[in-house]
Amino acid sequence: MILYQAPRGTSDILPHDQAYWRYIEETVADICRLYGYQRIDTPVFEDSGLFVRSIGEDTDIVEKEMYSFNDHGGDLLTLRPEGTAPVCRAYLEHGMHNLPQPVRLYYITPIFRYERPQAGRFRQHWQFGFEGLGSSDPALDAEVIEMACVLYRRLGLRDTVLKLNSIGCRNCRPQYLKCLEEYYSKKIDLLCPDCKRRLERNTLRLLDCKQESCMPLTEQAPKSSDSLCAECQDHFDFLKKYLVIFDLEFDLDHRLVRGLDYYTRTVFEIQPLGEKGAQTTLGGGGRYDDLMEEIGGRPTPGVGFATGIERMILNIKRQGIVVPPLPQPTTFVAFLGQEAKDKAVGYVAQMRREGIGAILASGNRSLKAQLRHANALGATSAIIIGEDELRDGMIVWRDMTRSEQQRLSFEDALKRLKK
RNA sequence: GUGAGUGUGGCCAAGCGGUUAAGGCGCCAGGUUGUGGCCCUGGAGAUCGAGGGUUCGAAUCCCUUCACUCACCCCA
Repeated sequence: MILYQAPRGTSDILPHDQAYWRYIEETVADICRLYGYQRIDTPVFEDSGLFVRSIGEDTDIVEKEMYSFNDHGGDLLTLRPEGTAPVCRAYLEHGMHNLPQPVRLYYITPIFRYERPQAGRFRQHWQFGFEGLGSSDPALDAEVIEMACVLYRRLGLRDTVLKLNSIGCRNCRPQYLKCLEEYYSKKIDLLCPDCKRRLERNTLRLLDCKQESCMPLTEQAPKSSDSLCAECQDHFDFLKKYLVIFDLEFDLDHRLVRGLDYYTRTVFEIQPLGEKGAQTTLGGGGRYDDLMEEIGGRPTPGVGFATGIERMILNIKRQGIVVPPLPQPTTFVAFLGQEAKDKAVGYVAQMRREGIGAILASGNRSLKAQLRHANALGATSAIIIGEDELRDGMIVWRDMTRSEQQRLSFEDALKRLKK
């Protein structure tokens, strides 16, 4: 029996899957270049307080999903459970308000949440996300949303839906929450146990309940988008206008509230069409105008988006999208006998010095075995050194795809390989 | 945290109480003297997830435990 395996909810990304990762990383980097977003990398762990304050005490993440620990100095630290707060922390810490605003940043990083794993859900997963910081212009919201949609389109992911909502700001939301509370209090006997608790602690999340019994209630519930203050209404109207200009279709969903407390005004999610189950969200985000203040900075608005890389790959595979293959090793070097092996060792070193990928046969196996190996590796060509070649100062250069070969000097073979 | 399903060599998988636990993929080696991809032959590799119990006898039955998978909650 094997003594150790990857911890629950984590997995190894094996070579045969790397092509998917590179495909996404390259697409992401290209889009970010196109939209002027610059990469930022923040530590894997942060002060626990950063997450507690920004995400919210009464969220699932803070209540039961954080990987927190005391280090040897007694600091309470937490493995990053989401990407936005660290970026905001870095913005404040490095005085980025002195840069031209808005500051556009992106990250690609592992995320840790203690959850029960299932399809498309892990304890460690990767997220790609980007944030526009220092502007409350609804055009920035639109840009972020459009950029997210373009990402999926570029990856080849079709059949996605964009869900959109506005949950107001600290001026208009309290009043809305009061309405909501009143509405649900009257129906308290009909609520599921979870919702009774939500009514006490996190009213907004009542809308999120998927229980059969609560569904009809949420349908009738007051909508946040009907209670927006003038500024929020304006913001939302402009956003929708820009989305139309971008030619983006969106579904207004008054039940969309998101699971993090820091959102204000805009919230959105992108989901694959036709996938059932609740964990299929590809990505989501929104505006968080109070977050910087909450973690001790000057008031700084922001809007962002994050998407799960494993979920993108899951959908890429489901939709049968073919990703570009990783470059294969080019030339395999086979030999017969120790003397030839000595020569081969020198040759591969020289090849690599000149930028030509080379793999030396292992051990002292039969030529048949060596070529079988070359074939299995997908080598496009092979160099063979036997006794005759050693004697004549030549090598055999074999084209593995065409099954043709000829004798050349090593130097001539090098020239060919460089082309 | 709750519910369901599954655990047999690296992977897939038969076997469901009785002698040395099929088969396929993969790996290794051969098929005459220095040559791959197809084919043929052979080989290595399994304390049948772990622990306990029932039995003359268990991979096969029972209990416990662990892991994995899927679903719920919630999220990416």
